[in-house]
Amino acid sequence: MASEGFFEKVYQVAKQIPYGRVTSYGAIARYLGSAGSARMVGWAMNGSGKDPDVPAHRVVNKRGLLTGKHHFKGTNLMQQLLESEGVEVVDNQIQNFEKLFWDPMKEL
DNA sequence: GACTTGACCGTCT
DNA sequence: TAGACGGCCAAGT
Repeated sequence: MASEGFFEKVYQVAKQIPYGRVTSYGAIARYLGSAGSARMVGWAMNGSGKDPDVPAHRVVNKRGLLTGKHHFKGTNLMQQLLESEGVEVVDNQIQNFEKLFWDPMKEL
């Protein structure tokens, strides 16, 4: 599986995010061993549209801010999806982000 | 074929 | 303390 591309790895990790949990681009990038390539993770999410199994709405920046909400179908879609999972989102920011934060390095 | 952009993060000044 | 910049990889133009 290590022969898979960076994108595939990102998708795999994103798919591993449990229900009602969120993670950050940097956490994924770091887990992939490419810390600092957080931007790449964002690009990978760009192609997540072709993979509905990739919960891009569960991936936010390190501050718990929905930076990528603009890329979603609706401006509120990302927030609504998170709220639908029990995640409280206020002003594009996840509440209790520390508690809901899911670290792939720890979990995986 | 080369340059610019892109949903970020960490560090330096 | 706050602001600015560089770095990583890949795709699009």
